[in-house]
Amino acid sequence: MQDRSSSESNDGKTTFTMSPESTLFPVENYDLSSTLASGQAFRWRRVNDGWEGVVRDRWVRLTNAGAGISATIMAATDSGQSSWENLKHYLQLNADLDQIVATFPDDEPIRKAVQAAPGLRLLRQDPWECLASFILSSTKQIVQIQQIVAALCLRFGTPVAVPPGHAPHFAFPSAAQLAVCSETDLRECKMGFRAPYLLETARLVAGANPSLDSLYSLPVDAARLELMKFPGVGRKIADCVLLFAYGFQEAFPVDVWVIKALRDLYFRGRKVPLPRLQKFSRTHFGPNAGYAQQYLFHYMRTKKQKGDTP
DNA sequence: TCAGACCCTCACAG
DNA sequence: ACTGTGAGGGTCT
Repeated sequence: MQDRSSSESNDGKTTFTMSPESTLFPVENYDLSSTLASGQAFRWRRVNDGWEGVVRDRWVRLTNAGAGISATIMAATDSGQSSWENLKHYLQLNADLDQIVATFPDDEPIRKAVQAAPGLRLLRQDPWECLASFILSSTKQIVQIQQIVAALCLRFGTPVAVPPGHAPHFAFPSAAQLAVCSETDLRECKMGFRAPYLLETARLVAGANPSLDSLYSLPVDAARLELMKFPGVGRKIADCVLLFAYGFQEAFPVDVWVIKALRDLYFRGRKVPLPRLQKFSRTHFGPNAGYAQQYLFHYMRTKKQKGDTP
């Protein structure tokens, strides 16, 4: 005898009616292009004059409108409201950018970096997606990270509803979904030597060992130590997750671009040991150092594209 | 503290 | 067109 009493309801998946809903967020000084394409998140694609991606389990389209940000999501009839709240939180629409920038040191480099990308914001991402994405980021170009993440979502993520005529989209695969994969499965997403790191981390997270939610309530240094226990997660990736997912705005990820920015702009191009740079970043940039880091990162990258002057 | 290894892909020479 | 070469939001040993 088979017990099928609880499994007859359409594969256990409850289906809601999904339909696109739009709204206008009245927000000033929010530049979607520099924010969504600045290497903090890897799932946004420019489509025509807007940006399309997936936040949690929702397809989202965003465009900069005159009076703010125009947003369209696929909303379920019963939970549309919480989806909008999720999106607002993800975009950090309540952050007061002027106030944040006002806490930066009053020096020439950071002024120029802010001027180069006014309206660049920090997102507040899901910890697991952020952690997994940055494990995949080591010694990879941003374009390649996007490709790996896209392959991972396509292969292991749950499909999400999209408006008629749109290409399929997928949620970022959960830790549990990846934990049951083999290393070979993951390597087929072209992540190379990062595969065992991601797999082991997925298993630890799926087993809540530790639970990623528990890090919200820790001091930043303790949370960083927890993150660095995951294989493939060193200081830099831990700082990315602290900043982009947990909202520790003093976290200051130091990567090759930021090293170059600090050396060129603050140390006259001299070679400075990494620990010294980290100490400098902690003391110099203030309580929102992470925002400053993102401006410097974006500044160095876009400056290079416009023509190198060594 | 310091190399070297680690997978793989893309851009760019030649 | 084809092949060679270097480097890319690091981490581990």
